[in-house]
Amino acid sequence: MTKYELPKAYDFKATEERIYAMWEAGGFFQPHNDPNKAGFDPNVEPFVISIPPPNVTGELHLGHAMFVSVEDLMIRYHRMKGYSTLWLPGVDHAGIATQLVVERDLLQKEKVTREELGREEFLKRTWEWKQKYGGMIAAQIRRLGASCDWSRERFTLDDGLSRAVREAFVRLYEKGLIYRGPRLINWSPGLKTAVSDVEVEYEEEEAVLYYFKYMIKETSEVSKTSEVYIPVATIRPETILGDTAVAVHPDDERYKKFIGKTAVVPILNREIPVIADEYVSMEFGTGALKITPGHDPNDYNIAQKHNLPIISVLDAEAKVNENGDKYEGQDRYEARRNLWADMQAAGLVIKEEKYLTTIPRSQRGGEVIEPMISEQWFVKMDSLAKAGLDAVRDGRIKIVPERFEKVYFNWLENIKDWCISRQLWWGHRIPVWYCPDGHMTVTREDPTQCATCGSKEIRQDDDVLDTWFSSGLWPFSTLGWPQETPDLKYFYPTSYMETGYDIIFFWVARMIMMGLEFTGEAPFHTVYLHGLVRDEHGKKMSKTLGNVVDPLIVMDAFGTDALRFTLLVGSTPGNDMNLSVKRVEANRNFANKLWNLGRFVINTVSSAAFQASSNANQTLADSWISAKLEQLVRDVERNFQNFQYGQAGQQIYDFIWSDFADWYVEIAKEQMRNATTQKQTVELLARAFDTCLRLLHPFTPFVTEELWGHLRNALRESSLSDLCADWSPALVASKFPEPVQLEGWEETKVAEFALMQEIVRAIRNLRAEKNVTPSKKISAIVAGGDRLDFLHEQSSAIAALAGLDESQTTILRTLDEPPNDSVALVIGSIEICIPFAY
RNA sequence: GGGCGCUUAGCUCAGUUGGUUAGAGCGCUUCUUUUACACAGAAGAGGUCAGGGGUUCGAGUCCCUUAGCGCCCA
Repeated sequence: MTKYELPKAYDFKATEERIYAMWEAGGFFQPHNDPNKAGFDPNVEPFVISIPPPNVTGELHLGHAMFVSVEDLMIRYHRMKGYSTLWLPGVDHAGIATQLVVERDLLQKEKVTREELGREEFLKRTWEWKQKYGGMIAAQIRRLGASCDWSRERFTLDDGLSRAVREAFVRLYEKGLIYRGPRLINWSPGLKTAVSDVEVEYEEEEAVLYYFKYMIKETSEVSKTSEVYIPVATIRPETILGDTAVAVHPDDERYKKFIGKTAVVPILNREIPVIADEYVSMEFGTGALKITPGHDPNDYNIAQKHNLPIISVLDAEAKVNENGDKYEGQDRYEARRNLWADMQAAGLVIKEEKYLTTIPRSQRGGEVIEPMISEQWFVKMDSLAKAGLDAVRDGRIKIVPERFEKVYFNWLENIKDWCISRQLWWGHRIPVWYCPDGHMTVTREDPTQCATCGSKEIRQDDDVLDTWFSSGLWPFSTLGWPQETPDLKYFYPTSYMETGYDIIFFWVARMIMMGLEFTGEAPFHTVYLHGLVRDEHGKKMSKTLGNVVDPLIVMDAFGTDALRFTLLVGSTPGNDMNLSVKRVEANRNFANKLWNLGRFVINTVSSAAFQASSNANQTLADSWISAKLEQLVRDVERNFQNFQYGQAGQQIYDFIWSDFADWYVEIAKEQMRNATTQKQTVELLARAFDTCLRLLHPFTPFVTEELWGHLRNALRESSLSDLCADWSPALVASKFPEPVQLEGWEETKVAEFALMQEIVRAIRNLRAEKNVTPSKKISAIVAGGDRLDFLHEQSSAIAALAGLDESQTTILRTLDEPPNDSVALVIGSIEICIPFAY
């Protein structure tokens, strides 16, 4: 019999890559019941997660590490539970992000802009870039141990997914849910594209409130020396150039008299009406409002109501356009300064005041967003949102944690139409063609002529779709939709959608709406939201703060399992977590603890030479560890059902370290010296350790797989080979422990063992207080009272654990008087006297 | 303005149907290299569970309220 020799410390560097390659080569990541293969059984329940596709330009960060850890845990658990499990991976083309990266790269290396290259060449270069770097993020996700089915990997710009996007667009268009039109949209001057409402972030910033005079054009009888004006305040004086009215509250005594008169736009001397609208707050500012419908959403609404003209004064780069007279060509801030100076010279300025207000900024570039009138494509959201609301309200979709349902409802109840066109090149081009007469052709296949007039002179729309439009289709487009593929039929709807709460609106809500619209079914039944990973003091990680923790570096230092376990156990659903590297180190130690526990168990298995099999009764320790382990399995199961993964992990950790390693192993050493209990002890060690590895596998897949392989090999070669007769070829494909019902005996055994632990601790405590060196065996006199039998049974274990000399230990029913120079310990009805003649 | 979360040991955090003496990791004190493990073992110190009020036989947990911090929406 070969004795197993494992290294003293777990060497994750020598393990992880090898194990991952073994899993992948073994096909363990593919669903065991595959609708494309012979022997497919449609009755086997599938479990499916679509990966939140990382950006193709992305580099691994802790957000990825978090979602991979959680999803891989869900996937491995369900796989071990027997579901036909599919975790479908892929990457997102990430329109803006990728285009920016490639543009920057081209500018740096070749000193060319995308405009200089031209659209076709730029796209060619971007595809080349994708071929070169696109696999990087996938490789990094593998490194985290992700058990995705890589044979089904998808990219949002793949032919298949592009067909899905085309189909979705055309269907919505045909249904009248997509329309084009000039609307006030959020314009990003830095990116020179429209962005949607959710891509704008509002931040409180200190600005200046500019007060000035809106002169009223008076009829002749008024003296020219007295000024007649309405005082108005604005944060953005340059928008004065686009004013088309001045509005006051109809009941405002100060300004009532001006309603219906004419005001004069400063410097431009354009004449505009003074109107009345209840929207104006009499208390705020001066109580009068300048109306710039071309550059402010509220003003836009008022203009619609009053049929006011709309004037755009800014161009794509937020420079003043031809409507700005002498300010044409100036940047918006330059124009602000110049116009204000000119107004000052003209005596129109009242004052300037510091003012705290919310400024809209681009989520991507950070520059100030400019509301602008622009011709864009929109999705009508009313009916889609209603369906999305119903699906969560009636429980077809459950959101975990539940409180996010409120956030979801609130957003969908107040949703506005979705601006889906982007003035970018990298993405799905809008499938609309225009002829010279302005007819639109919207078809599933590229047209050769105008559908209305037959003109051959058709031109495709220049814009591309919002990246999130294609992401919204992800759960079904990746499975083959619009085709009725076997995958789509079997694996759709998917099971869980697991992602960060920061993209509920961007992604989750849109997937739900689009899934319902196009497939008639909710794309998943459960949404699980994790929190954001912050630094150890709760600060958001950022490059400028220099507090970014790179998961790759952490994995190099402590191993993948340690990082995964830290992320899983240190967080609760929907709550942000602060990650400390110290904690990862502690969990590296846990992996090592497990390793050494494994070394011990495997050694005992491979070196044990049994006498004839004994049928001794279970010892108290045996019963206790069995009861504790069964309780653990029940607790883990309950916690998994309630999505309390961290709690489950913590319980497994505590069991392994405190119950199994600290107590049972120490007693097992004693039991194995005894021929009658040797075999059952080794068996129990092996069984319990096997259960631990299975329970822990979804959390720390590498070290558990490695140890399990060693355990199985050792068992096979031992006289206990029956134990592993029905084991799978790898832990990843083994069965997860199933909870069993309590049998009734457990409580007593657990209580008795607790009493034994208390006795041992009391003696150890006393030894420490009296500075007795740990190797010194001491004597004791124990008065057991009604616990006499219990003490006789446990005397060996107690002696071994507490460092008593068993031959010098006396157990009596009662003790009349304690010996001289002894210290008495009382534990319940038990009295222990330790003589100290040292 | 509306909504949500957090406040538990020096630090970072668990604690989900209310139930023994409130836990973990790190840090701290003392001891030990005992053949699984010093990435360890043993013993220990450290908490008016943010403040106040209430419900209950019983509250870190449920309700009300105050304060501080953070996030989302408008």
